[in-house]
Amino acid sequence: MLKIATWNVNSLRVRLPQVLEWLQQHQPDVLALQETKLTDAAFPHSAFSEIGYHAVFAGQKTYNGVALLSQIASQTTITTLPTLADEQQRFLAATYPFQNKELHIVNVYVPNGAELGCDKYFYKLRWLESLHRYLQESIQQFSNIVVLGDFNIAPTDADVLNPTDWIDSILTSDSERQALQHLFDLGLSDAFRLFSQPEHSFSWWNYQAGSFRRNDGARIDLILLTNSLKAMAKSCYIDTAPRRLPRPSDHTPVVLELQTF
DNA sequence: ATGGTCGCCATGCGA
Repeated sequence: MLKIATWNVNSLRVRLPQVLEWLQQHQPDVLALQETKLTDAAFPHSAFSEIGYHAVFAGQKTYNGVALLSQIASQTTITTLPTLADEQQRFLAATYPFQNKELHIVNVYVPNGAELGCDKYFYKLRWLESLHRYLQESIQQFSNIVVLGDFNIAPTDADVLNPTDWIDSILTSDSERQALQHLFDLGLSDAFRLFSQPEHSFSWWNYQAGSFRRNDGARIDLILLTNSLKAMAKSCYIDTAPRRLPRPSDHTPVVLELQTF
């Protein structure tokens, strides 16, 4: 069994104890982190190596930042989207050898987009097009690809509590969903929806206005799989436990279990 | 209808 997970931690400095605890409890083969908000010089790699995890990371001061933690070392890593000139650290791809096969893992922190029609929104759409170009190429090179992270898009109305609250809104707009569909059209599947799931399953809840208590969230943290891996998927679930801890991230982990090759 | 909360870092910005 291979266990692969994603978690937007909203500051790795603040959440490090929670991440270490979660790794020890769940022992994932790979954990993708977003919003580490740390420079590479400040990355706490020794805290992870002490509990048996390798780390690769692409960070910057104050904002953004992605990392991949893994029980086995990655062969090669790519720390910027080759298809976009971007100063923001939102992309990290690594290839891992599992049972003599290559698994290409792409960790993304898709721009939030702020609100429809603004500069950040168009940056989000451009970023997603660039990701599409990257994956188009990668699919030629790797048969087994996992694309996971904070997509900042709720794929369908089933992925928010009350769709009428989200009409013409960021995270749900037609252009964002079309950009995500364009990724699915490459032959990628939303792993969570390969299985029957509880209604109102979310991975992010606003810190404000008691959103978590009211379960007023959105499922915006996704794990996409190529067809080769789809057949091996055994389960996909959201672990809401870390969202209940004191000083939680506003996101909680999403976990994929794959039958071994 | 507005403001409500975090994390960054020292003030507003981004989410």
